Amino acid sequence: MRKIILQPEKTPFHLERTLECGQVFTWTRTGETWKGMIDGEVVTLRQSGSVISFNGITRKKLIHYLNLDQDLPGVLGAIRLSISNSHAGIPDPVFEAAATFASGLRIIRQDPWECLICFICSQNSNIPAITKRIHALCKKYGEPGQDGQYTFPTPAALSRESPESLRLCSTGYRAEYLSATARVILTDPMFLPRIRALPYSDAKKEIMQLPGVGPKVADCVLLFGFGFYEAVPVDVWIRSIITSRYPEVDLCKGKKQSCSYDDIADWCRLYFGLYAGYAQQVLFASRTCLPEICLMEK
DNA sequence: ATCCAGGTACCCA
DNA sequence: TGGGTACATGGA
Repeated sequence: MRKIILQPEKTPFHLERTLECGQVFTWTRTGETWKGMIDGEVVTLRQSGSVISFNGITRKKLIHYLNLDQDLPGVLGAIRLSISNSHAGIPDPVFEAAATFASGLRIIRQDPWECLICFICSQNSNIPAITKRIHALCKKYGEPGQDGQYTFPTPAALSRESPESLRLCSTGYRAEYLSATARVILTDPMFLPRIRALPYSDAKKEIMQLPGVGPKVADCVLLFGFGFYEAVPVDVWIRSIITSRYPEVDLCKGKKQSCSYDDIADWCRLYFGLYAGYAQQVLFASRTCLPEICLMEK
């Protein structure tokens, strides 16, 4: 195994939190070892303290995939500064508790196509079920590689399958979305590459044209697949955390009752700043461990 | 057994 | 524009 030695102060990183925080579903864990594929190659990863052991990929590609070249302390500093600016200099105990709990979590750089398919599969499911579903799709429609790993199914592979066939991977009603979205991407191979060059709101509008992609899936793909840090995916957990832990905020801007997706996402961008997407993921990763957050009000 | 989950499309006022 | 509902499936 090759090694990367991290400097914890400068390059905080936690492999388990990074791969198991709900941003990616393609990795398989065995004890302290994770196996998966990056860029078509079978990769093995392990972490012991400040040492990452790896093989199957170049150091450079791994650093890029794990986003180890991002200045994470700088990102956290920017979030804290934004909080401080919109909060009269008062530190935020909710965010600080989450940041401690999720320390070393990084938003990785996923392949946009894989990310898109995974988050179409994610809707209205829990993380264990999503993971199982994705692995079933890879096994059935991907190419077998070494070590029992399968490549992620290509747009062509998913396009030639009927929705009925896709349903066998317990994708349920999402099978139609997968099939239709795969056809769009196959027909227009520049659809996803074009997204990268757009400003966030245009990129979101574009990607929401795809069947099965609403605001939440769009934001996940933009954040995890394209690195748009303004993207704030709002699911039931984030909604609950924001509305229950920041009750003083007038999220709904005087509207009737429950605030909209954009009310919550816009407030997060205002409050957490340019890296609101990262703040969101830190809160999501801490959803069951910040006491009282899990008491979902109904 | 019941409820819920990294939601979306569609319909209707 | 905004609110209600069907949708398939499996985990807790």
